[in-house]
Order: sequence, then C-alpha cells, then structure tokens
Amino acid sequence: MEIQVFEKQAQIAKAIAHPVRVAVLDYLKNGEQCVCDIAAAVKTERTNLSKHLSVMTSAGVLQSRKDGLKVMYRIKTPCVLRFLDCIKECLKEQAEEHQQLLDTLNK
Amino acid sequence: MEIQVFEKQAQIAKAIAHPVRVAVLDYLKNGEQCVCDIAAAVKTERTNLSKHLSVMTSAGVLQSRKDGLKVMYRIKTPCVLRFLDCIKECLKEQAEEHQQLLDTLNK
DNA sequence: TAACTATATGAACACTTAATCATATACTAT
DNA sequence: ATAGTATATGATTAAGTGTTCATATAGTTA
Repeated sequence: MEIQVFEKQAQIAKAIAHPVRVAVLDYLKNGEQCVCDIAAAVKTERTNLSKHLSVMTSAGVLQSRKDGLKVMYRIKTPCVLRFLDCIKECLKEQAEEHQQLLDTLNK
Repeated sequence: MEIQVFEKQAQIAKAIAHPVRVAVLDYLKNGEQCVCDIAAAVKTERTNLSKHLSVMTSAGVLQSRKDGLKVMYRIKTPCVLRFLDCIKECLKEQAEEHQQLLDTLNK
C-alpha cells in the first residue's frame, strides 16, 4: 500500500520533471492561458507541447477547458505552485553553497 | 538564461521522480542512514540503490559521508522535505476530489 | 598481507519517454 | 457545405533511464 503512495508521488514529480513542463507551469502561475500563447511563451512546437500538456493533465497537475476554438489550461491546485517554489528554494541553496565555495577560493 | 533555470529545476524534480527515490527520502526524513539499512527499508538491490543514491547526490538532493566501511546518506537541505510534503498535499487533494465524485455517485 | 565486508562503477540490455510527421477532430466563419 | 484555425492523436524513430551482472575500490579485521 505504501509503495503505491510512493509511486503516485513519483508520478506527480515526473509530470513536472522536464524543462518545458517547468516553463509551462511558470507561465501559468498567473492564470489560465490558451495553448497558442503557452507555445509562444515556452518556444515549443504545438504538437510536442500538446503532449506535455496532456501528460500534466492526466497527472492531475493541470486542468483544461474549451473556449471556442481554443483550449485554456490552468494549474489545477495551488499546491503545485508551492511545489515549484520548493524546487526553486533548493536551487537557491545550491547556488549559495557554490557562492561560498567561490568566496573561499577568492580569499 | 531562464531556460537554464528551468532545466535545473527539472533536474531536481527528476532526481525525486521515481518510487524508489521517494521511498529513500521518506526513510531518510528522520536522519542519516547507511546504504545497507536504506536497502532493507526500500527493498531494493544494493547495486541498483547505489545508482539511485548517486543520482540524487549529484542532483544535490542527498549528501553522503564515509563512516568506516559504511557510507551514510542524508537529505541535504530541509527544502527537499518540504518539497515531498507538497507532493503529498497534491495527492491528498486528488484523493479528496475522487471522494467527492464517489459521494455524488452514491447519492 | 590475505580474506572479508560495504559500496560504487562500467557495460549490456530492456524499458520508458520525448520529438516529429502525418493525420484527425472540433469549432468558427463565409 | 466549404474553407480555415486551434488542438489532439497515432505511429515511428530517437534519446534517455533503469536494471542487472560482473568487477573494482575502500576500509576493516585477523
């Protein structure tokens, strides 16, 4: 049973673990957008982006609705954003560590 | 430049995006452990686990130190734990949604 | 030093995932 | 209905990742 939870957790992490997907989430953090605008923002081919969007959607990270010809995507739950912030924080900590190393070398 | 940040973020997410790795983090949340104990806890072959550990270490998620024959691993920064909690929260929200659906069906 | 234990690494294979192309669907406007 | 636009899907190929085996390294103990 616990293994299933680990698998689910891994699946959510996987749905985010790609530079294009991170870029999509970053672009969507201020609200929903159509595929065309997302494609322009993350500089990715429509077909390819479409697949990434569908992966994220089935992992429960994104949600979509039709609006005429367009399909609007948005981040499904606020926890996804917190999630991204946590990763950013990890990155910052790593960068600070490198900075300290650099400072030591420059002494 | 921004793309590089997205790639780094994706890399950290990737380092977590595997059931065995989630299990490792879950086991390490209370402090450092040797490879042998981690292997027993997550029920994974040493060789295989060793690779997962090295991936997580080079992504900056884990840190290790030698202690005699053993190698002790621990979670490198607290943000990693917050990170895991965020994923768990996402899972919870999904489960709640399913629960609501189920309730509606049972009415 | 030799034998032993814990962990890591390299190579090979299997598996999964991503990217691309061609095509399909869904909707709109004429 | 026809033509046009936005998005999705299926099939194929390319690339990346995980697993396993055999072997290597590092440290310990006798």
